[in-house]
Amino acid sequence: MQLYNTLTRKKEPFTPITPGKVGLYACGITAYDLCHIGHARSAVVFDVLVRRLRDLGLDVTFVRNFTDVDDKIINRANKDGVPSEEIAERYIAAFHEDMDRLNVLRANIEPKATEHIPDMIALCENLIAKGHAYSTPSGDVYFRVRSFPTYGKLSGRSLDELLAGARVAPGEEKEDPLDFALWKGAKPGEPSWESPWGPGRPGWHIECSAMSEKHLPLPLDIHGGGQDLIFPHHENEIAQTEAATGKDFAKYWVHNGFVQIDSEKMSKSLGNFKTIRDILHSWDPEVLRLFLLSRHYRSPIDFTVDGMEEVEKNYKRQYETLARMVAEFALPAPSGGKVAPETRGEFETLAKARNEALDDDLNTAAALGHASGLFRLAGRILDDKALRKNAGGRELLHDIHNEILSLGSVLGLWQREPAAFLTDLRACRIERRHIDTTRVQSLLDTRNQAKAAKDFAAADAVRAELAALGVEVRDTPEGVIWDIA
RNA sequence: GGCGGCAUAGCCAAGUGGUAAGGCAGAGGUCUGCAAAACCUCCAUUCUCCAGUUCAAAUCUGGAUGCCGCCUCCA
Repeated sequence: MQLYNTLTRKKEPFTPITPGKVGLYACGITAYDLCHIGHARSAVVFDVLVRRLRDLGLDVTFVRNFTDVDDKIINRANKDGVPSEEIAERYIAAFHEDMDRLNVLRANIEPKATEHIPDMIALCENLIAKGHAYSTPSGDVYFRVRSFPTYGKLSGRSLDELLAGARVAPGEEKEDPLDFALWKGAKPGEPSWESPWGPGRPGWHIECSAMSEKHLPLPLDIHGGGQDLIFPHHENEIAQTEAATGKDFAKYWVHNGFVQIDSEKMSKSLGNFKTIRDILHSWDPEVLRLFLLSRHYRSPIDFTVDGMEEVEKNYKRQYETLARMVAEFALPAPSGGKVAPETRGEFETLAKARNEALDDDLNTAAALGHASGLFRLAGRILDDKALRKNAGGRELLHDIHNEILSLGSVLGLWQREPAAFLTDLRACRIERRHIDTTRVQSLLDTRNQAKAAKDFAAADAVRAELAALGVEVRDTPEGVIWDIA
């Protein structure tokens, strides 16, 4: 497996520090609002990474934290007039609901910041003792950035560059504008914990340093998150942990790219924020998942309705092929016969290529391309009378089916019973297109009568009417069916 | 201003030195009362532009143009 390492700015072969074991820490959410599609992408990317590493036989311990004490949570709590614990609890539950729908596996350990306050205090004390941090009269603790010589190594910035953008907020008693808060003295009405510096609460960055060290051995094999976390969050985590422990913090840093909406940066001020729930109201969760995996994880991805429809169309056809395969397997197995070695070879090539793609910096877009090849090959066998009556053809079809499900278990796709999936997808599309099924049925009845009377002109007229409603009629040996165009 | 990224067909998108995956749309065909679906075939002599390195470049180097991100909370 090759992974792009933000720290070294290149792809490197991934080698676990302890053979056979992987410690992976990904920054989770700050629980103050519903998750948006950007959270979905990050979660899906790391979900696929974890699944692939496990697929390769590695024992992965995946830790994803919850930040449940933070300015934004406090603001929200004040606004809603409820305790901040309640806000955090509410949105952690919402996170789990959304992620379950997206088929994102739970992390092995999901620590909460408020459960690790003593660890954070100890870390602050350690940093103060080593001269890397200092407390102020008002009860804050700051990290002394200039005491950590390699500060800036992850984001690739020098202290001078950073200084240009650094600001000191009113009331902050920093020695240097670059210094950042480890611990914040409590203001009235805020949740607080007792500490050597008086009542207060942890800064954001210290939480991840404390929780990662608590639950995983250092250095971590992989630390991940969204690209926006590189600076300052991950840079600060490195400074805290390495200054305190003298150990390297993480060997590989993996960062996913952003999601844009209609080519614009997603932001609350632009009013184009899309929550996962908004999207799943109109789209099937697996379609969203496929969409998110259809571009390389480090590239930005642009969420558009057209893009989703394109992906949905493709995914529907794939599940239909799966349904045809399942139906075929219910038929008696043919005996005798072999498939051409080239056909077999086509399958072997695709199977190998998809594995290479996944292991080349998690190239899911390429892997999906090879999956398309598998589906086309399956469709070809199903459409070929000779191959269907051929024992070798049936065997190959089984192999393709297994290969698709195996790839799907890594990508989190194609795992459902095809008929059930297609039923759900159909309902989803009917609702999105506002199709009146009663009217469709009555038009179909009219058309069937016309057809029975061999009045094809009338039947075609009704079909045109249905087409205008966005409905496609299909005459099959099993009867008339309809679909959303 | 500083740092970084990207530019591949009508659209989306893989491909980091060996001669352009895949998807959507489109065209033709098989099938069909006609369609649809499915399957088959076709659809970039070319990778923003210019110059260079090389036997060989979408891929490396230099330059130009355009777009984007970060530098402040953010996945």
